Amino acid sequence: MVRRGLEREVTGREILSAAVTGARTVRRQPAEALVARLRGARLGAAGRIGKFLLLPLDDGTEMLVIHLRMSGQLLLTPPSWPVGPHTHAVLSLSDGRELRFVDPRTFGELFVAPASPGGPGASPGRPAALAHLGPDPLSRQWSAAALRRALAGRTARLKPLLMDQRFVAGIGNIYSDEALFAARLRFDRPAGSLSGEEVGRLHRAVRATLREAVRLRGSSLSDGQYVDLFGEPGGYQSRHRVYGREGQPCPRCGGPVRRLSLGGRSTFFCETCQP
DNA sequence: CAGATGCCCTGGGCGC
DNA sequence: TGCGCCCAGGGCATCT
Repeated sequence: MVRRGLEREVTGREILSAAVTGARTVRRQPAEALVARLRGARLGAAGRIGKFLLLPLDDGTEMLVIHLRMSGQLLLTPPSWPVGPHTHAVLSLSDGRELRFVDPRTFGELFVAPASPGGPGASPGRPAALAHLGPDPLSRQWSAAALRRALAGRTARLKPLLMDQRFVAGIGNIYSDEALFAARLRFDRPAGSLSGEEVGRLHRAVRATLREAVRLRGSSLSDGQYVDLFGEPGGYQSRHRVYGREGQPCPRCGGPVRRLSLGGRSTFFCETCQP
């Protein structure tokens, strides 16, 4: 969603100037170093690894890495638009527009990292800072067979494992609950206890859930934090079957959707349909 | 190692 | 209306 917008809108643009005003927005390097590196750089086609956005700079040996975390937004605006509150970074582009990083909770960050040259164990292009991230669940390498091998013998519960970015990259609280509902699996099943048939259901459910969410441009909750480059909300929230629906009828059996706290995060599920 | 907890922050919603 | 709580698409450090 955001990556697609970036690829469509900013590929090939030059950064005429960059400004960072947020004190916490650039924390892996001096903000001045990032600003200096971005000035004059030409942007390549946007990539994504898990929840990290990657914007290649110039020849691609370095990239601007962006993580929006909980409340970050990237907005593409005319420079004349009023700069909203919590705007922590602004890139002025050669097409006359501005790419603005807005983040009320300041959990998000930007940094510039060298792309790894590739080689054994490292996919080319992936910055070393992101080496810990697991496979993308929509990639070919994340097959049902690979998932079965990865789950075998694990005692961890399904939901925390799905949300572990080292295990598989890109699944957060909403989509783990939705995928587990679609797979008819309880969030606290020990990962290694799944039958082959159940692994197949989980694999299909994760991929179908993420594909549909991307197709509908993501989930915007009532706080309106997630929006696309032009400030438009996503449409997947209306398709949530359990997330944020405590007490409402389960779309499969009609029983009440349950909510509990797991590791400090809300978990939504149906006791009947997710045994 | 798995798991729980706390923390980084601001803002919106709700109950009183 | 105002205040205090609880909650929020994430990730990391630190404990047990």
